[in-house]
Amino acid sequence: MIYRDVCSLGAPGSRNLFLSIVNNASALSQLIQTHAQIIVNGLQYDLATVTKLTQKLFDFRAIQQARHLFFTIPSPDIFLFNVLIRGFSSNASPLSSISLYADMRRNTHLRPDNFTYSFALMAASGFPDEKYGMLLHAQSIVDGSGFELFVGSAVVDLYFKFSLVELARKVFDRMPERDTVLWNTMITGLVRNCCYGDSIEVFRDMVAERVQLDSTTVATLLPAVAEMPELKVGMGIQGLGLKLGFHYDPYVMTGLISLYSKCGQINTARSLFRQINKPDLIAYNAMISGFTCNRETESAVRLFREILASGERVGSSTIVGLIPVSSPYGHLHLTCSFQGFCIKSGIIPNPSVSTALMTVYNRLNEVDLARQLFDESPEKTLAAWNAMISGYTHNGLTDKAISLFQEMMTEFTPNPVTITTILSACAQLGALSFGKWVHDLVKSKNLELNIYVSTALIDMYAKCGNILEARQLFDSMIEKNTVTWNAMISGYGLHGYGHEALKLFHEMLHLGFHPTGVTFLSILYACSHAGLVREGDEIFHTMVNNYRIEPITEHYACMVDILGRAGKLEEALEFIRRMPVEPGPAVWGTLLGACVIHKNMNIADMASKKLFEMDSESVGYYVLLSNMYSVDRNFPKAALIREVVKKRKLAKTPGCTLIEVNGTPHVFVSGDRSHSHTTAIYAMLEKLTGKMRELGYHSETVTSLHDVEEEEKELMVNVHSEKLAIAFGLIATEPNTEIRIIKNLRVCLDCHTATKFISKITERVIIVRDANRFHHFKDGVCSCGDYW
DNA sequence: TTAGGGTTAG
Repeated sequence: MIYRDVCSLGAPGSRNLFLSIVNNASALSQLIQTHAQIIVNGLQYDLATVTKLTQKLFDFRAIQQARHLFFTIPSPDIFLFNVLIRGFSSNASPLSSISLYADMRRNTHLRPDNFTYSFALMAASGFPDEKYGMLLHAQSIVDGSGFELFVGSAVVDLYFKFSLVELARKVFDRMPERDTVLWNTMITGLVRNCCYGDSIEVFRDMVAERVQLDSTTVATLLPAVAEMPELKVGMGIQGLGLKLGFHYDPYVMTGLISLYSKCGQINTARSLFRQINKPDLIAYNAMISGFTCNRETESAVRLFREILASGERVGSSTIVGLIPVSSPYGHLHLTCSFQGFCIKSGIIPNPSVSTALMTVYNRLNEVDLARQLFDESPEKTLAAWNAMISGYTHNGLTDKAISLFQEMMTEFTPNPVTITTILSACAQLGALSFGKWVHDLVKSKNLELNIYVSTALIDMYAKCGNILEARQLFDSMIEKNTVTWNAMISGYGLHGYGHEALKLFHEMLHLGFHPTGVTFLSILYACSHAGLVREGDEIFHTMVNNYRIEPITEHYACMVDILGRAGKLEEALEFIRRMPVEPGPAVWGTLLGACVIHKNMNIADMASKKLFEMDSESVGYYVLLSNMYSVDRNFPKAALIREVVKKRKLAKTPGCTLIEVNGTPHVFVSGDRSHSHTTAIYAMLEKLTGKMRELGYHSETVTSLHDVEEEEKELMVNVHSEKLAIAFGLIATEPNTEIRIIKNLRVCLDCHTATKFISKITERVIIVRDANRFHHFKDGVCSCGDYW
C-alpha cells in the first residue's frame, strides 16, 4: 500500500526526469546506471520509461540487455512490442523480430498497428525468401491496415528487395493515397532492380501529380539517369533539383558528379565538385572515379594524393575508382604501384580491390599477374572468378577460361556476368555443344536472361554456325540495344548473308537505334563478304557524312576489301591514296589478299613492299605472298620471302581443324595420323579423291615445285587438317546430316575446291568456319561464291 | 550519394 503510494506520487515527476536522462544518454554504461535508478525509484514497470529505455538500448546495440528488460515486463503493450520488433530487425536479427511478432499474436490480445506491420515487414525482408513477408502483407490487409501509407511503403519495399517488381507495382497502384515516401520507395526499388526507364516514368507521374519532391527523390534518380543514354533527362532532373534548392544536398551533389562523369561531361562534374564547400570522402570518390572513366589520369591521381595529404583514410571505394586509370598501354608501372599501395595500407585483402586490379592486368594482357592475384586472394568472390574467366577469354585463352569456369561451378552458381563471359569464350572457340550446354543451364536453372546474356547467346550461335537459332533468339528479344543489333548483323556477315545484314541494318535505323563505329564495321564486313560494292560504298559515305563517325583503320581496310575482292584493284589503290590517315599493315595486307585472288602481280608487289617496310609481325601476309610467287613460278622471289620470315623469326601458326561428334571434340593437324580411326579416315579420303578426279578435280598442290625446301614440301604434300576432319565426319556421323568443322586459319584454295566436290559426291551439307567467315558447302557450291 | 566482374568489330 505504501509502495504503491510512493509510485503514484513520485511517478509523474521522476518519469519525466528519467525519460530525459535516457534520451540524452551518450554511453551504454550511463544507461545501465539510469536503469538501476529507475528500479530504485520504482519505475521499473512503467511502460513509457521502459519503452524509451529499450529503444535506447537498441541504439547502443545492447540487444541482450534489451531482450532481458523486455521479459521483466509482465504485460507489455503494443508500443513496447513495436520497439522490440524494430530493434531486432534493425540489429540484423530478423528471426527474433518475426518470432516476437508471432508470439504477440498467439499469446496476447494486442492488436498490431501500422508500426507493428511496417517493422515486421522490414524484418521479413531479411529472410532468404518472401514467405513471411507475404504472410504479413496478407494479415495487414485482413486487419485493415494494409493500405495505410507506412504499411504500404514497407510492403512495396519488401517486394522490391525480393525483386518481385510486378508485385511491388501492383501494391503501389492500388494504394488509395500516396505520399513522397511511397513514391520514393517505388522509384528506389525500380532503380535497385535496374528498371531505369520505368523509374523515370514513375518520376514523371510523380511530377505530374504534383507530389512534393525531396532530395531523396532527386538523389535516387540520378544513378538511373546515368544508365540512360539520353542526358537530357538528367538535365531535367538537375534543373528540378536546383529549382527546389536540393543542389546543396550532399547526396544530390555527389549523384550529379557521378552522373555527369558517366555521360562524359567531366568539366561540369569538376565544377560541381569545386562548388562543394568541404567535400566528404564519398564526394572525392565520385570525382576520382569520374576522372578515371574519362581518362583524366593526372587529375585522378592528383585528387587521390590530395586525400592522402589531408590525412584522411582512403577507403577501398577510393582505390577501386582509381585503379582503372592505369589500364591504357604503357601504364603497367602505375597498376603495380597501386597494388603496392594497397598492400602497404592493408587495403588489399578487399575482394573488390583485387578484382579491379585483376581486370586491369587482364586488359594489359598480363594474364599471369592477374592469375597470381587471383590465387593469392583469400576470399574469392564470384566477381573475382568472373574477372579471371573474362581475362582468359579476352586474351584468347579460351580453353583456360572454360576449365576455370568448370572449377568455379563447384563453388558458385554462375550469374549473368559469368554466363555472358563463358558464352563469349564458346563463340571464340566455336564450341557449339558447350555453348548449347550453357544455354540449357540458363534454361534449367532459370538463370536471368538479360540483354547481355541474350546478345552473347546470339553471338555464340552465329559464330558456332547456327545462324537460324541466332535469328530466332534475336526475334524473341523484347528489349534490344545497339550491341544486340551489331551482333546479329555481324553474324549475317560471317555467313555471307549480305542482304539479310543490310535489311537488318536499315530496320535498325528505322527503329531509331544509333549506329556506332562497330555497326558500320559489321555492315561493311557483311558487304565485303557478299560482294556488295555499291552498297558498301554508300554505307561508308553515310557513316562519314551523315553520322559523322570518323573511320578507323578497320573501316578503311574493309572498304579496300570490298573494292579489292570485286576486282577493282585500281580503285582500291586510289582509295588508299586518298585516305586522310597513314594506311597501316591491315590496309596493305587486305589489298595484297585481293591481289592474290585476282592474280595482279604489279599491285601485289607494291603492297608487299609497303608491308615489308612496316615490319609487320603478321606472318600471314608473307605466306600469302610466297604462295602467290610460287603459283606464278617466280621461285627466287618466293624463296626470298621465306628467308625474310626466317630472319624475322616469325613462326607460322600451324593449321588445325576441329570437329565435334556427339559432343566430343576431335582436333586434326596437317598430315595427322594420331587419331584412332586413322586407317579408315585415309581410306575414305582415297575413295573420295578417286571419285573427285572422275568429276574433273585436279589438286592444286605445289608438289611439282622444285624450289621448295624439303621440310616445307612435306607440309605441302601432307593432307590438310580440314580434309581429315571432313573424312572423319563422313565416317562418324549419320548420312544426310550436316558436317560442321572449324579451322583456325583461312581455308586454302585446294581444300575449298575439294570440299565443294565432296559435298556433291556425298550429298552432305558441309559447314566450314575458317579464320574469316563461314562457308556453307552444298551440292558442289559454296555460299561464299568462291570469294573469301 | 561513391567502387569491382559482362555482350558486338578487328
